[in-house]
Amino acid sequence: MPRFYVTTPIYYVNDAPHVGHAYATVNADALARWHRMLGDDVFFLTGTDEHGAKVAEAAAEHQMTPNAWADQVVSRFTRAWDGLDISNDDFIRTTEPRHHLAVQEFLQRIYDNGFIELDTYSGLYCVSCEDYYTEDQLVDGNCPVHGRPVVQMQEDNYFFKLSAFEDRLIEWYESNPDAVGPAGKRNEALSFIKGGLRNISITRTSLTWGVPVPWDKDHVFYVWYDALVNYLTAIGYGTDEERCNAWWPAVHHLIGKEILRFHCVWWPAMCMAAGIDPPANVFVHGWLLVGGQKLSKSLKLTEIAPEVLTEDFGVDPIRYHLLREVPLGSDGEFSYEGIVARYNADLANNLGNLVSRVATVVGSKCAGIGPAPNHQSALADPASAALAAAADAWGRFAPHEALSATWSLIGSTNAALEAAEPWKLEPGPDVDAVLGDALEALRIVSLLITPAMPSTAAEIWRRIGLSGNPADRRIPADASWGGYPGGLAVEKGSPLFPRRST
RNA sequence: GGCGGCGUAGCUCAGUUGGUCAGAGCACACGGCUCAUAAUCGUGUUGUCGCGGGUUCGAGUCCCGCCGCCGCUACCA
Repeated sequence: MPRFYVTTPIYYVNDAPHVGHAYATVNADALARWHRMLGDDVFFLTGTDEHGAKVAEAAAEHQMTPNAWADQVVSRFTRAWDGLDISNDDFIRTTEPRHHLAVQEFLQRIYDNGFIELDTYSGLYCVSCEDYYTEDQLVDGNCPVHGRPVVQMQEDNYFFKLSAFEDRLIEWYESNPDAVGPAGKRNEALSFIKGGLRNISITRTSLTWGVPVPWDKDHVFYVWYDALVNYLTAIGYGTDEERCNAWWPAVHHLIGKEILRFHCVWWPAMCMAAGIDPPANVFVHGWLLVGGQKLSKSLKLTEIAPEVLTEDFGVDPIRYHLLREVPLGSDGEFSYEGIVARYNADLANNLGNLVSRVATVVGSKCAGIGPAPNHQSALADPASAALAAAADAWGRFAPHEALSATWSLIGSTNAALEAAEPWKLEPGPDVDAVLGDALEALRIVSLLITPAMPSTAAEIWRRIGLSGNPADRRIPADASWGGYPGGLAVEKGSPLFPRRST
């Protein structure tokens, strides 16, 4: 059985979940759901990153222990994901014992392999970023991202000998052209590597809120270096070799472009240093922009909490919008107006209305019993084309194309109804043929939208009289033309997506 | 500064290796229909494909220059 291991970044707990987090997580979720329908053995991982100075500082400000602070923020993430129907198979927290064990095992191995050495580091540090800056990067002497003062830091650190992996990384990139996508991001990473790599500091003595360095009690690992290892922790690295080997390295890391360097340079090198293969695939998504600016708390644009949107529009419409509006890999505008426009056009007018009109005519012309489809239907080709295009698109991490292809079938079905005008015909074989085809198209549409809108898909499935859940069907076998049996009671129901006026 | 990318209808964008490539969706207009959530179906308008040269029988599609916009440029983590 093919395996599909997909990860989101683990989210830093100093920030409440917002649309940017939801974007990455919903995309990973839809991919996971698609692959489950393909029959793959799927492992979908998300979680939280809980170490580092920023968390310790935030906890202190609230007179809480870092652990208690993290617990509180983590619960907001888990609730947010429940609220978005996220189907993750595991939720990892970097403060868990299993993660400490994996990190220590992983980095001890790198140390033993001779790729970690002690050195002195000094630099200008922004606590908010968990990052160092050079003087010319500063804006008015402050952090360019947060606008906050930076601190001069100097300490003895252990350094990872990243420079030793320059050639191996280049070779890896050149022999694995699909390892990082989209191509533009791959080139960005590769050119960065070709520009020369320097060793990187991976431990801290200035704080204790982190994973202890096993060979030196005075140090904890720098937050980024423990965070990346989560992808291995969750599949049993260091404790369950068989399981780990089953899932690694065939992983798909879905990440945002702001953490490209960590995932496309540091992480593969760390894996090499530890003696394991680098991740098979890193897919880099873009940013959702509000008024052209990144969603970021310091820019005060994170007031867009996922739950506010789902309460307003519903869970599936928001999932749909996140998947459909912007090609994964590109930046895109995210706006209320944009959501309303797409909601009305795609969900209310096209899909929702199609379900309504079909159910109504089945009610009036077929006594509410759905007829079987015609095997020679003119909709058979559009249906198989939509299936093929969707499958291809999901395989390329292009949910927006998969959904676009699915909507072309919805359009063909609306047009077919218009051409046949079954509402004008007397009940009989002609009417049955038209409506059977429409019901079959809706059945296939239900399957194709399941990764994006699982609840809606199940509801359409139910309304047209089918039992079970479309998520349990198999693609492509169950999505080929002719699967609707006919003779099932079709329910009218209320509008799936009431049209929005604003 | 260096490297990379982008600039195509009002909006968002598709446009492989040069020859129906001037397109799609939305918006808009007109027409049809009235089963449906004033939904749907059909037809259509708008573009000097950033600007200027060049290569070619022929260039959004290749080359040069220019203008505008954007990304990356860790650093002795």
